[in-house]
Amino acid sequence: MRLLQQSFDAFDESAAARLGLNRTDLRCLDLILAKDPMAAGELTTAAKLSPAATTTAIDRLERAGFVTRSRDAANRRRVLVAATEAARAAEREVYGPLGEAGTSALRRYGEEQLAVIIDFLETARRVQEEQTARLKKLPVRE
Amino acid sequence: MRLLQQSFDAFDESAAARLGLNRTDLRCLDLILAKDPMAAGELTTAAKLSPAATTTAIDRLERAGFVTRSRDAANRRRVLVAATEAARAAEREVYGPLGEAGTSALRRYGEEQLAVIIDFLETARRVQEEQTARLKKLPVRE
DNA sequence: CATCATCTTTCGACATTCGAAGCTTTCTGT
DNA sequence: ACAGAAAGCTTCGAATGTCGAAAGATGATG
Repeated sequence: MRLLQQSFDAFDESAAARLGLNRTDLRCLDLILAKDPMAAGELTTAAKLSPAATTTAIDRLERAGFVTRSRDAANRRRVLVAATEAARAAEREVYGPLGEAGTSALRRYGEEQLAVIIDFLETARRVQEEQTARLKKLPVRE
Repeated sequence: MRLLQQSFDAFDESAAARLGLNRTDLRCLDLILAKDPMAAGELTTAAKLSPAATTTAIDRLERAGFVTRSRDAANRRRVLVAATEAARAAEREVYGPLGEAGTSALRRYGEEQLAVIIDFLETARRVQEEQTARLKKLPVRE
């Protein structure tokens, strides 16, 4: 598990390097691609950043040509952030082959085995979340 | 998979908050606990930080009471970083229950199922690493 | 239509990172 | 032995990213 986590980490880092982004910005871009367009405030919540940090992150993504800003016509206080075609192309380049490799690797398994794997993944996530919740209840040091 | 990764991430963040550390320092502390004592230079390599960043990370861990510095008697250029008892106690508090919960969750599976899970984990890691290697070959943007 | 709430941005301060330079200690060749 | 190079860590200055607070603009409410 630990090793798998480290490999996730290494992948994210390489992906960020490939796109010339830092990891915060890559995370934001992923979130924007998942819900396109997205209001800046939603991104603040989803990325767990301060509003100020979100603004500068969007600035950087905009400068890099991955997103565009526009006022929400329905509520002109809000700013909508939309991914550009360049962002979608980058997503395909980075995640497309990963998805294909994953899919073809899963073909080795039979139906029962896939069920075990899915059950395991769900269980692992549940355990991890329970333990996260436990930590959150403990007092913060300092 | 994506969700599992996010839950890993959330756990690490809570663990760091619990200990009053940032995530870089937590990663360093994990590495030190895994190979205790560890030379500062090894930590630089293992954590993929610059030597300068490593020095300040050790400074912070030392100030927090989690590690101590000492000159290597055999090679007095090197600085050995050792975890304190407080660090080991923190490790037990944070990771102990996670390990137990994980172990007990795995008890639900039979031997064949466990074999499938292990195979899956290894495959996933291999795929992830192959894809990381692919990204590293691409030119860096900008 | 005045006031309060919402949403984003700007501002100043602080933390973390890096590259380069510096210091001490060890190794190498003569 | 000893001069010079190498190894290993730290210090320094600059750049980057983050936050909290305040400000600005728009929308909702009575």
